[in-house]
Amino acid sequence: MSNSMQEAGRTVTIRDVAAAAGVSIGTASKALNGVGRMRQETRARVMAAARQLGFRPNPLAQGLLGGRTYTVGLITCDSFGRFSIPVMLGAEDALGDGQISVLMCDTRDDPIRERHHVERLLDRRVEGVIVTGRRTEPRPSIGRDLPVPVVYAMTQSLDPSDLSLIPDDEGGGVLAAQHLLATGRTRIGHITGPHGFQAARKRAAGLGTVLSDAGLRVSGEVLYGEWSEEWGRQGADILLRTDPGVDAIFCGSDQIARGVAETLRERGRRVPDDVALVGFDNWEPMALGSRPPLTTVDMNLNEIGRLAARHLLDIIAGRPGEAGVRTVPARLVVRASTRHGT
Amino acid sequence: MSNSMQEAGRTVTIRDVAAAAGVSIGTASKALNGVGRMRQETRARVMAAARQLGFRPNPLAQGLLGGRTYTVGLITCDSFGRFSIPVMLGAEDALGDGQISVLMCDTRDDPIRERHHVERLLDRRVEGVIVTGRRTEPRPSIGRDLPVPVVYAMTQSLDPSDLSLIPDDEGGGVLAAQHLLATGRTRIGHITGPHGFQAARKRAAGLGTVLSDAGLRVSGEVLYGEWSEEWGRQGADILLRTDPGVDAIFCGSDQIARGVAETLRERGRRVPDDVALVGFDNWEPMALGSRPPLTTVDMNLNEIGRLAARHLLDIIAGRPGEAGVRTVPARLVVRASTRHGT
DNA sequence: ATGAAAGCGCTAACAT
DNA sequence: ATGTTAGCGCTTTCAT
Repeated sequence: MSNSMQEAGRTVTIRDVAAAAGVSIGTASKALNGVGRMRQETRARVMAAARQLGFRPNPLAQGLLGGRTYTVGLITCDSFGRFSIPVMLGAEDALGDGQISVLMCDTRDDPIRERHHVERLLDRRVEGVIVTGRRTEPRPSIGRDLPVPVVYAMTQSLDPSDLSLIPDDEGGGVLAAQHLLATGRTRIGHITGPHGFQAARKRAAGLGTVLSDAGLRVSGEVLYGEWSEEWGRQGADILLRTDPGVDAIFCGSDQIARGVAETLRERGRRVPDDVALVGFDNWEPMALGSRPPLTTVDMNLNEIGRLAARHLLDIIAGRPGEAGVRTVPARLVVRASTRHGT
Repeated sequence: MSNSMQEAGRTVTIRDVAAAAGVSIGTASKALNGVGRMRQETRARVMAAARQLGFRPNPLAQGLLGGRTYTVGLITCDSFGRFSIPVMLGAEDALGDGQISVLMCDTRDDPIRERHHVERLLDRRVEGVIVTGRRTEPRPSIGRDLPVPVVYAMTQSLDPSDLSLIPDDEGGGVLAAQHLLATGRTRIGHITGPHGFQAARKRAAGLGTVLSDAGLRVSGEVLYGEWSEEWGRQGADILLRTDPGVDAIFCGSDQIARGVAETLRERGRRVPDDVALVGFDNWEPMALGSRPPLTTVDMNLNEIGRLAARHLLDIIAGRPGEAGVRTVPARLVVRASTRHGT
């Protein structure tokens, strides 16, 4: 197997390849990299020797010379949580295609650790950094004058000269609202997370805009609370008391929606017949485990990660785009909680 | 800020430091690394210059020379799923302490991609590899004659000469069973995942052992099904029909337990008063969102990751342990589903 | 106590 | 068409 998988033991260098092929080390290099002129036969001989010996160029040496490391850092403040994971996945995907490897680290939301990791990444000469977060709330920049570009994904930097990619929460609210209107609902309530969260306010704003354009308003008031099932259960009771005729509820998260679904069932309201339900996140274990399965807004986190990676690669390649906070469209996933007969 | 954060612009080399300190490059190196003999004053002068200039040794150069990269690869087959994440976190934690950086990649369960990533990691001269998985089911080794050590975490290699760290599923079953017996339950049912899963069988075995030691047996039969809430709901109905007097149910996952909890409530059984409930995984969004919150078995995935990392570091450092499949103890987390008054 | 020089593995000028 | 050489940034003998 020595032809494709490096074996234990001494490392094969280009020197060995050159010797085996009976050429100089420089010629071997050129042959392997497909540059320079040389006889076809020579090139083939070198390639054969390299394959034969299981030669793998040492990236440290290459990097040392070329100044490139083909490595980027990925910093997560989410302890690899639910939100940053799809983002990382998308990023890893896009970077992998570009032959870039990913150095991963987790800050546990600790600025000290974060600083430490940034330093270490720079030590390692990463060519760029992606920062992901648990929420999209603005956060301090990881550093103004870093020698490499930085892109924020699923979190945003307070520094407007940084590029941040976040989901389109408002657009998600719009999608949910339009869908509910399209299915004939008019008394639409909204139960969501803490008012302190920009994401919660924006989702509510999206809903509000669509409703006022239709000459409607949110049934009751927007109910801000927590990102929990328990709050969903409570909120549903509050809403049913405020407006017993409510025929749809848009929730700020799938967890909240699940709590709402439970209360509705216990209060004898059928979903979706009596009350339609839309969640947010498309967190499948929650959305699918719910009865009925939830129609929900998917933030396209994979796409955010992919875009972040691509932007980073662009900047590294010297094609800087505009900085600032950029928003990635969301997508509605329709399931039984708004649709009969499924 | 040039003293602690590298600035944009040309990189500071040891050459610059040496020049600034008025010493030779070799002396500067020795001073910075605290080796060799030299006047205290000289050493101090070099250090000062280095700090002043914001010097950071280039790890590529160091690695090239020393043959070490201080890097390990982390391969996940779980798309960073629920199980591998805590493992990765633990690993990253342990490795970070050892000044080792982590190159991360995801295989999406695709052997081609996996192979590809392994090659790339070897190209980059990682000093070791950790493989994590979505389940603990045995899987093919990532390669017999790799030039670096490999440790499997939360997955196991079919090759017994590999070291694999997996949770103690059987022990988890024992913990659950003992807890239920200790709280006075005697008619204990078990609803779990597919019989095809070793994990499911082992958890059931743990339960079975404790019960037979107590002169009891599983109420009804062990109900194998799927890892879903829906199956939990179904299974609960089956069990209630088989043994209406069941006073406790141990579930193979928190999702199943959640489904069970719902059905029990709908059938008018109080949890834990009439039926105690124990889940598995300690997947907090599920376990805490359930009504009541679930007592459950925590597999200590963080610890598995940490141990995997430590073992890997040991092997890298030339202290190889024994190979084979090793098991990490689980831990019971008691919540309201088995305990009154919470 | 300090400096000079060799070399890690590789690439890219420059010679031949 | 091929070989020789000079580094990339650093550590480590070996001289001084």
